[in-house]
Amino acid sequence: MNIITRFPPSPTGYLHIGRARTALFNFLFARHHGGKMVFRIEDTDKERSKKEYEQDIIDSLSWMNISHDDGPYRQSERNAVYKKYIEKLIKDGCAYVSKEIPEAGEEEKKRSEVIRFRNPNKKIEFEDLIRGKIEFDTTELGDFVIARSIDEPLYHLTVVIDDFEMKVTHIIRGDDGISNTPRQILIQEGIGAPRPVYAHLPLILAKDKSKLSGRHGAVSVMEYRNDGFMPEALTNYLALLGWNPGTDKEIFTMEELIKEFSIEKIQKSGAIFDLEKLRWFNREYLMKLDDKQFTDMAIPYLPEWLRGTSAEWQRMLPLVRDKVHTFRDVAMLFQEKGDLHFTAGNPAYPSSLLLWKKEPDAMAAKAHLEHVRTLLGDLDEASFAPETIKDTLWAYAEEKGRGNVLWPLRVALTGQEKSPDPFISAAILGKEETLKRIDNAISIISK
RNA sequence: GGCCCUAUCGUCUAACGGUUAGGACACAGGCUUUUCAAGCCUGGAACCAGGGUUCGAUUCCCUGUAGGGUCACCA
Repeated sequence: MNIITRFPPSPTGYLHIGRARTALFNFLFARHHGGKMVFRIEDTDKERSKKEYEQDIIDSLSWMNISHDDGPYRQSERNAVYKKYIEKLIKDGCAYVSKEIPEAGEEEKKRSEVIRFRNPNKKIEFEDLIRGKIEFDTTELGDFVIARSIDEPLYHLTVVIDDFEMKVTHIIRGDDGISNTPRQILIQEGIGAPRPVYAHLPLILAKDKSKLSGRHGAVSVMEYRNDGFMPEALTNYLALLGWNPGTDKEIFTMEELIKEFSIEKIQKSGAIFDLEKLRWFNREYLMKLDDKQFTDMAIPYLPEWLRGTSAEWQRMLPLVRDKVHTFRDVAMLFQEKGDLHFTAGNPAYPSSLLLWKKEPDAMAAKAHLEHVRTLLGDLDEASFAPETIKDTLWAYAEEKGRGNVLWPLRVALTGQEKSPDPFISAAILGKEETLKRIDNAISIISK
């Protein structure tokens, strides 16, 4: 059997991670079985659909490397198709034009005439790949509306027609679609379409266990991109939310996911989205980058005001890689309390900070700084790198006590309680600035 | 409220009747160390409750409880 799945977003909002995961699962399932995924934009609601959202959805999927094999189709361009089916449904007696009697207090928007499906009022039973047998009594649905008019079809109708015409074999969608299923099966039977296989995914939940939505903070894929996450990390994390390979392996490339994916391993219950774990995944992927890749990818996240020359960053950023989980974290390093804030300008700090807590001797600290200054002054500009600087100072630091020498130096250079080590800090500042700051510290401590 | 779905550490999960209930994130402690991270090591932490079925239930069944989803002329 040739498997065809589909991803049918409606462009009424930015693509959020829940829908992105649904797209991912449809994609993985199709690819795993050598099938295809249809991409269809459900924009029958002209009021709420926007081109901007449509573009966001396309860009988000492309960023995550989730591709389709058919489409994109736009329902707004397929009215002739739907019209044909509506006419046939009416002719066959499965649907009818209904005169609506406006009830007191009802919305004014409502039409006086709509098209309703003639509900056979029977029990529907279907087999869900994830949940097993599910039963509904459709009587409670009544004769539901399938179109506002012959030219204005509604969701349930268009979905069923399109899935049929696009030969969709497997419908993998969110849990919240379960209650739509009986209605859609009824329409399928009305138009004589075969029943596809259903698989309802557990929802992605917010911390409070409710359905994840905009009010829970960052939910759109693009927000995660803007926050400095790598698409591989997001994809990997999302794949493991509600699915597992049955082994302890957690890091997967897209190829590996396609190879390992199976619907039987999908979880039944909802999963809470955990930003901390996503950050952990992102760090794992960050570590796989080489220095140049890391820097090139991080630079766009730096605020305009602190972007220096590319060469400067190529030199600096690799030195602080192990301090971050995301590219946004890199930018954070330069802010007020960040580890690299000292690069912004001459730091101000109380002279007492220069003293090492285990041996707070001002005279000794001054002497150490003076000696370090001499040693570093002898280094030439070109060899002012962390390793060389360390080699130059290490013997002296060992002799006098590492904390006694290195703590004052680090504070002299950064003025911060937390920062990279003094060798890295000196290398970042460069020889001239390093000596300047040491001189400054010596004068402060002398007062 | 009706209908539907779900239930293992705080979180994501493994277990397909017999295990000291495993792993990961997070957390705690330790090591390393000039600070902060990172890294390494160690540790605490779970089968929703009650009935069955069975020699034996986390696992199968029922009930309860809890949580969630859905009830449009939106998708």
